[in-house]
Amino acid sequence: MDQKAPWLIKEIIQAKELVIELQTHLNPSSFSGNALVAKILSIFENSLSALNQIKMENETTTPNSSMGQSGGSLLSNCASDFFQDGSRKRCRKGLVRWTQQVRGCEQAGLEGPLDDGYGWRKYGQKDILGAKYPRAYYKCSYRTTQNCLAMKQVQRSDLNSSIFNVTYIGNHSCTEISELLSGKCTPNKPEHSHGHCQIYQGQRVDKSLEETYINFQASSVQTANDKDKPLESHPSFSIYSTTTPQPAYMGNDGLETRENHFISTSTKMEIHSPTLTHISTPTTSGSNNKMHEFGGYHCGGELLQTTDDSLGLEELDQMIISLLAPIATSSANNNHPIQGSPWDWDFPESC
DNA sequence: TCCATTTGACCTGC
DNA sequence: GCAGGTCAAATGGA
Repeated sequence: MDQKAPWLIKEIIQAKELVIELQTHLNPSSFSGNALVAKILSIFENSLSALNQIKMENETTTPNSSMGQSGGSLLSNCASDFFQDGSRKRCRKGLVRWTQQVRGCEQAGLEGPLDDGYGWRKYGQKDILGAKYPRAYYKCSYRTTQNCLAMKQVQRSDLNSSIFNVTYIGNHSCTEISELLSGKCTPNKPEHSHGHCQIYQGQRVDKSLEETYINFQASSVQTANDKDKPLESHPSFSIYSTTTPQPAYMGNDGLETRENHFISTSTKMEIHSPTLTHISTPTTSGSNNKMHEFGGYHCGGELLQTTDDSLGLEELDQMIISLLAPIATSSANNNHPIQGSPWDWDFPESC
């Protein structure tokens, strides 16, 4: 695993770039699609941070070893008590924290970019010194019922009022998605009307959601036993992200999340990945930080969302296949969960 | 009546 | 003391 870490980091970074590219082909009005992309990126960030951790541990135990420049340390963690912008803000309760820049509607209030696939409840608003717009504070709607500690802060950019800086704190531990998949969730429920139901419903409800579903419906994976065969198409897959308590980075919360759970029917690939480190990006406007682009708009303006929907479904599928295949193949080659890896690979027999 | 939002007060870290 | 973050009572809409 130690030798494979740099390679895996490189592969994941490449996959991440493909997702970002994929994102540019999504309809900008499809918040659900963009939310899914954001979640995929989040998984990659978690994976990268875990791998970087392994890499760093390896480097500290073997100080003279050269691991190359693949990947690099993209993430900071809570153990350092610092964010990447150098500010000394302690991670709240040691929870994972990252920032996304979301393009919303000029006319919209703070509610503009809210539709990120989760149900949120606003619990406060605060004028921030030097900021033109107030900062809004949200908790997961399932905080009380399911003890989901996920929170987010939304603040409109001073420089561009259509840009929102959204800081997410903590992973979702609520099981709303599972309920959705089992049909317990009713789209008519207010908090679901712009939440998980819209994104994950197996039925194609409307055109904007259709694209999101189709993208993952015909994805393919490669397993150990058939790695020499051409990629086979599977009906669907699911990705689980599991957060386990990590004393070095986590507080006492011991969060366990099951997010990024896409449509799953019969055959599925499950990837369990622990969230190990704190993730953050500077929220300074004009930053060149390319992590967590959301909605296809890069904060610095280099990456612009196109409204071009001409990309074919096959191409979209191929992009997803290409980004997932290395990960699946890596697992398959090991024939068992990667030793010492935070990833827990679980391929059902049907794969 | 219930529930989400608003908003002033309070808490905490620097 | 200040600023950011959170709490909780008040408020309003469905």
